[in-house]
Amino acid sequence: MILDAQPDMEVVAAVADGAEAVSEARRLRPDVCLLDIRMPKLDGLEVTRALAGPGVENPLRVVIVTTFDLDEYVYGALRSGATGFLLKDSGPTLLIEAVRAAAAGDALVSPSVTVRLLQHLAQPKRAAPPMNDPLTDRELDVVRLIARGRTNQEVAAELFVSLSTVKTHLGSIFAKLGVRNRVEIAAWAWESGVVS
Amino acid sequence: MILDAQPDMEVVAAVADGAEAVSEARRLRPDVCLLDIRMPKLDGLEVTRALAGPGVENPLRVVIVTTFDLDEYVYGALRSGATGFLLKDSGPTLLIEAVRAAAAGDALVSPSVTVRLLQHLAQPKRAAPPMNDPLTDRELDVVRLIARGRTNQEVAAELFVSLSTVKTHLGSIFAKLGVRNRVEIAAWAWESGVVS
DNA sequence: TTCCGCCTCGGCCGAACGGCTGATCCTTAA
DNA sequence: TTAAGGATCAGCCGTTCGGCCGAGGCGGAA
Repeated sequence: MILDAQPDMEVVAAVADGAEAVSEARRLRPDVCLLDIRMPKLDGLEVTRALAGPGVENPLRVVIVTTFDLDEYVYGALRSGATGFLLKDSGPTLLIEAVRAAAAGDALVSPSVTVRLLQHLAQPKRAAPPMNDPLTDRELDVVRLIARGRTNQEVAAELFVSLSTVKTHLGSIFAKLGVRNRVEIAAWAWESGVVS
Repeated sequence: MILDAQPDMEVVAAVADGAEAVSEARRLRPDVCLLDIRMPKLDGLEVTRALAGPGVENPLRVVIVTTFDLDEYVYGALRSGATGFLLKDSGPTLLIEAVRAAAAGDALVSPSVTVRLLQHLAQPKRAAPPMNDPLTDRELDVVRLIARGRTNQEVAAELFVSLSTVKTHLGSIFAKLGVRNRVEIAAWAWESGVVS
């Protein structure tokens, strides 16, 4: 009703489950599809992947409208190819704007969801525990090479030091980061943004 | 004018440059600040950092309103602590919604900007070479644990298999990914999004 | 000047890693 | 039925890793 009341919009179909959503969407090829996450037969994410996922030749614009704002749904939906994610408490204004944006090839996400996305994007660079003891520059050199899969011997060659020196640095890094092996160093490096 | 016309909004100040924006915002402490990127004396990003950046004790809600939609501005603004990013072609509806969202602690970003953000978020998952030979489910289990720093012995325990089995899987993974050691497996896992 | 932190190096040793060969069991496809 | 691939396991072997000890040089701070 809300959408049909808009002069530039027309609801061409309404379906009962995910399987029907896929078939009708493929038949009618609407400008925008509104999908719920929870649907019988086919999950909203699976429908999204079928209509707009990676590898689809003529992807449709999909806006997810749901009451579930769990992070896993949000990331799953946006990774599946959705061009919008609305919570049902968003009000009619945002619903209309989201459809208009999707039709234009843009994307509108609920503000309460966006704020969480931005938090993930704003600070992807911090050590999990505050790290009382920061790494020295030289130790960071070693960390970066270790994180790229170099052996100790290769690190030594690239830094022009001996194997013993590399192992000494590694010992300090283990102690400072509180980890037990080089793979955990690599994981820390990726999480904290030391390597990209 | 647009905002003052809203019954639940009031414009308490309007300033001419960034320095004035900081001082007035600190004096009046409005619920929401609207900032342009290009301002005399102080950049909009610098103002944002001063009012809402990391380390500020009582951060204000800052919405950037600008005509410049360059990616560097967007990421800079959102990393500086902005809770909204609007392009001036967004229309009054989104402006009002953005202010309302910011006041509620949420964040609204222009659809044309959001779609670019989602593209960055949607596809941090592809192997550099197309990978002619995909990993099996079981091998992915091993990859995920290896990437978190588990030893072969621990992987075996967590997957309820023997150490030999883990080493066999590892051999297959080495061959399929074309890597030489477990740290390169971890690096591949982080780059391709297998682990987060 | 003395101290402290950082970087450098060597040797020893047990544990973990990675390569290799070969084997069984199961499911699916030809 | 046979073939093929995935998952499981065993043993052997050389290399690498990581812990531990000690040591020297060098720069800045007390």
